[in-house]
Amino acid sequence: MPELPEVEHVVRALRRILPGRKILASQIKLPKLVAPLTPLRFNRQIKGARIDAVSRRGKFILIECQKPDRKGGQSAKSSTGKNKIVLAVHLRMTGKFLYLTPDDELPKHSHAIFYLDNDRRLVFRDQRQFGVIKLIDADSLPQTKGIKELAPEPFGDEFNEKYLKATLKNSRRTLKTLLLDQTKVLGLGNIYAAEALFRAGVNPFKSASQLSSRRTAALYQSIREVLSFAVDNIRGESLRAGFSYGEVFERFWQVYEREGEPCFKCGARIRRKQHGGRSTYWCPRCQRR
DNA sequence: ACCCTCACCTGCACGC
DNA sequence: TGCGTGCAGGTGAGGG
Repeated sequence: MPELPEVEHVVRALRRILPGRKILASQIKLPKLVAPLTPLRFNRQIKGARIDAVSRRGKFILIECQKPDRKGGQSAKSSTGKNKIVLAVHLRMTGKFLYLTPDDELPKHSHAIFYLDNDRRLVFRDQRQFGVIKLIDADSLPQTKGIKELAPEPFGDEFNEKYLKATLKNSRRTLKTLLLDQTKVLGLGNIYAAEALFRAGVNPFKSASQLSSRRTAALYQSIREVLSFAVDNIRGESLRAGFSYGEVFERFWQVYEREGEPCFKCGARIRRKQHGGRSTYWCPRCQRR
């Protein structure tokens, strides 16, 4: 159930194994995973493609591929050519990648299997079936619905204090809700949104437009710090069956899942409240306003 | 344009 | 043991 830092780790892991590999065939066991394509059409498009690179946009994993030409070889065209396609994968809540050896058994909830040219299988596993795999022409990726609306990358120059101030000023929603909106602030999920607000000492239920300039600056810093700390400190889960990525097992949360426990800063009991259908955790003393 | 609620799924922990 | 309830780190459709 990854937020941006976990996705970043998945990307780094895939980057170590996938570039240069060829996808011999795909097997899609859950058709809605690749909708609106059918598994058959999906496989026709991806079959024979060579993986060039793995990158990320927000929480989307982008596996960039070069399609073979009609004779079956790789296209002679360069990477700017029309034959570039991208697998845009969103893990949502429970999506994971596995990299299986021929001896490994296919675990439950393995919905997509990519047969690679080194005898390995790249498997997409997803218990809750919320995950998505889109197959997109590289050229149209920036205009793709779901991607074009995304806010600037949180580690890029465009996401700066000025941007956050303008974004908050325009919203009458609460800070917590706004931080979860990927078209406004990119990369946070329910955990890191709570952690960033705690770190900034700001109340999650405060109206976004009413946050003072000083506190907005603090929140901006906190968002970047929480995300980069997580990127630096989480570790992937290893599995006997090859390996899997997309799971955190080192936890360093200050408020998330700590209802009733003492705040590390002031000792007050951490509170939890349902807000917009999700749990919000905060320290009633450190985050009074 | 914005914002809220619900829906999408499986599985786990909990109380009775 | 079993069954009901609530909960889970994400987002999109559909409605007001």
